[in-house]
Amino acid sequence: MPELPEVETVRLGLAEQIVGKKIKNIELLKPKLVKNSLGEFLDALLGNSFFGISRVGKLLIFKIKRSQKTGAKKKTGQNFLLVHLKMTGQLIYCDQKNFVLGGHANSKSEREKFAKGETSDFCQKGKYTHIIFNFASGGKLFFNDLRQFGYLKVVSENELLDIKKNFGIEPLADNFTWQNFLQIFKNRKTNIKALLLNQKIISGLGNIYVDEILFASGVSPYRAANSLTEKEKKKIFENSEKIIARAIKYGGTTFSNFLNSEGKRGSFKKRLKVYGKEGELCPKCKSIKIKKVKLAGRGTRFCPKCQV
DNA sequence: AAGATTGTTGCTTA
DNA sequence: TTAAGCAACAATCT
Repeated sequence: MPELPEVETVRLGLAEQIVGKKIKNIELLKPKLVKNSLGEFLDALLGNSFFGISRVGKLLIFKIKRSQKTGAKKKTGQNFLLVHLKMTGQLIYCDQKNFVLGGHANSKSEREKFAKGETSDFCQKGKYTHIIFNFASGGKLFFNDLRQFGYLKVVSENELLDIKKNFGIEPLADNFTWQNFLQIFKNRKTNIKALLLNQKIISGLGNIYVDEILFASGVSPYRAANSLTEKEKKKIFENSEKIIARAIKYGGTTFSNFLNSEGKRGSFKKRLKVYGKEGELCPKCKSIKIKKVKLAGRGTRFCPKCQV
């Protein structure tokens, strides 16, 4: 679920909540979600803090600040913690100021229990909490993931540079220029849906926003990339930035799982035009129903009349 | 109760 | 070389 706007929403939240806080200990309840040796992972993080958080596409990048103590004896070089939320990952922070049902974010029954006053334990890990960062200040950061596709990994500066090479141009980033955008259509005969989903070509878009962008642009997801007119490409270019910026403004889309770092839902779902609207009347032409097909291996919603 | 579900990787096939 | 297609990852929902 988390695409660029959702990951950006988490980034903005965590930047306020955890930057500068010392990591006292880390509970690795599901160690396989850590893609380092556990020693390496803990060694890089324990006792340290984060300078700040950045992002490339849907990947979060935490810059690790070594405390004086470990910095003096450990190998030099900047390390980074990478976190990918994949389909159902969540990063939720909880402390005295932000009481949330930390790990219970996915569980309706637990939320109801809390609503009824049957439990008052806010900062408790939940069924899908796999990693917990405990900060010296008392706050906790929960990494929850129902499907366990997400991961955490500590990398060096050089490893990060290599990883970044795999990301294409990104809406709202400096590299998202009209010139660069035109370039990605050259010699590509794949359909436009698959092209826009390809992170190596454009990073940050996922199934929801690709369907929304193509609908807003009046382009059928079936169209071969190299068959688009300049006018159509221009619309996709502009709508990519417009829709992504708007989705960030509304804190992302919560379709089923997504929660921000405060444990709250994003409100862009109300603004979706086609995703999840199959069978409903097209909001543009109001004459036929939104159709759902399988394309590029994904559920794809579009209006066959408005998107040609 | 089989099939689908937001993301990505890596394998197979063309 | 390149790319398209698909299974796999795990759990839940319809």
